[in-house]
Amino acid sequence: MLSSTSAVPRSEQPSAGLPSTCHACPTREHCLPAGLDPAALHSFEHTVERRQHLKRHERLYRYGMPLEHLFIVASGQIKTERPMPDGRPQVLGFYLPGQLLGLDALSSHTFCSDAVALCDSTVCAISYAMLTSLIQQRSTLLLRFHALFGTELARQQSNMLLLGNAKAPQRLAAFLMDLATSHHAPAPPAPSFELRMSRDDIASHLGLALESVSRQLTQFRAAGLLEVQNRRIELLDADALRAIAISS
Amino acid sequence: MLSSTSAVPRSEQPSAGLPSTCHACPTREHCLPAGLDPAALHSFEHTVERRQHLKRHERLYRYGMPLEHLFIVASGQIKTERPMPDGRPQVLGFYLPGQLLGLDALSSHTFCSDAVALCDSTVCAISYAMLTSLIQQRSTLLLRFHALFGTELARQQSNMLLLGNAKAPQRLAAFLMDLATSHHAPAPPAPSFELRMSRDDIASHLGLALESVSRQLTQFRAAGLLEVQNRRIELLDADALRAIAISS
DNA sequence: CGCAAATTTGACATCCCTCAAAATTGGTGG
DNA sequence: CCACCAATTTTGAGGGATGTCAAATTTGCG
Repeated sequence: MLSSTSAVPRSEQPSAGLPSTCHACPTREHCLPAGLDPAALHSFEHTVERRQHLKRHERLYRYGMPLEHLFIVASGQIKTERPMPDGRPQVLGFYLPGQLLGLDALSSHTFCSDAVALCDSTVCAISYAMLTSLIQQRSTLLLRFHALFGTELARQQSNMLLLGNAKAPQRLAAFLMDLATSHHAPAPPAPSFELRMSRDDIASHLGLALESVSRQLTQFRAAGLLEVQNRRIELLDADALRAIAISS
Repeated sequence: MLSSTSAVPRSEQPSAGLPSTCHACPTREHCLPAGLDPAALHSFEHTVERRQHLKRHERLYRYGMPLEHLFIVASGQIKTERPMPDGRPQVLGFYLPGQLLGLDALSSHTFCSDAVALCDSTVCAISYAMLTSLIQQRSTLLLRFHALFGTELARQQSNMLLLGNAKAPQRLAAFLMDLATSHHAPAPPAPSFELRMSRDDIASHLGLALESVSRQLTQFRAAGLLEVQNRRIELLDADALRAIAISS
């Protein structure tokens, strides 16, 4: 396997190992407990066993580990990747604050991927056992859970469509627009953001060679669509990029 | 990719759309209600509002339709596809008896794909409202539901890996082996089966041109790995195909 | 400041898609 | 039962997009 850092996350930086305050959480309205009434929210907070801090490149879970918790990104950014026989892991997806992590463990009750922090991050660890028992009592929570589930499925479907159909320019444009819109909201006027992942990660996720990603960025810049300075992206013509992304 | 759970014949034509008899269903042990005790199974049967027959090429649901039922394939075979702006739909997946259909509607409560019968088929229509309410009372059912959900996610992840990494021979080999194992019971001795989908469907699903699929089949035949007679496939060297499928 | 990692750029090879046409299959009606 | 037509599948030739290999450049970090 890979270099052996201890399998399980071991950096529960205690600062907030406390009763997880969903109330104060900035992502609350986009998170699993969105829409719960105060009583239900209070119950839900008990399923959050801890808040957990991850340093950059730290692993939250690994392929094959038993499912005990699901995770929600509270801050930072996480990638999931599948270790492949040739040693080169394939990136499956990127997760931003509010998104639910670990659903691929639901069938076998072991994780089917590794989760790695792209930058210093925080996650809420939710006991799956407690969650299921709470779901039995709160229909709102059941629906929320299924909604997130469906969202995850939809994301993967979109990815399949991209990988199956699209050429390199479309893939990258779609990726960037995705990131720009979901990457919380400096709104339309200031379309500028920082890529937290490497060119290699992007390439793997898009089914391209990293050189192709680099070249494509260069071309976008040459065409005046964006400005790129290492990992900082500034969108100059979001409409054009969007058009490229959806062009068949 | 077709993976996991169904090793079931697919030739029964249930008589009529009557009170859904899960007891007698050949796919019962691989289906959503697997593992339920008799009382729970009885309750579950109430969520099956009807059995529904589909003729070849008939549509079960369409993109944008509101979610009212989830569906389980009882016999036959179904494909899901996303209508694309250029008019050419992209195939998302194939569904065999016992598999759950419609999960991509969970987030928006409208279907994100079309479902089309590849041959005359039967499905059980399950009221989503009744299912959610029953789930609140039966923890076994909740776990089963999430397990199927996880299976679906895993299938899509496998597909992403295939589309992102693999060359044409690997894609097709993986597809065929998947079909061979999940298709029906004859097991290793009789590796012969009928493709229910067109070359075009396969190509779309694998992110290839249909000509490439055809050519690749020809090459496999030339190499003595299989015999192909129109849509009938006979595996001559399953081990070799499996090796190709997993070769990086 | 200096080294290792990440990114960019260039040249070339190759896989696969596109276009085109022939061959086969399946279905329909005479 | 056979003829005929449309749809599907196979086969061929050629070109384009992208992967691979290699090297230069920049960035990050100690």
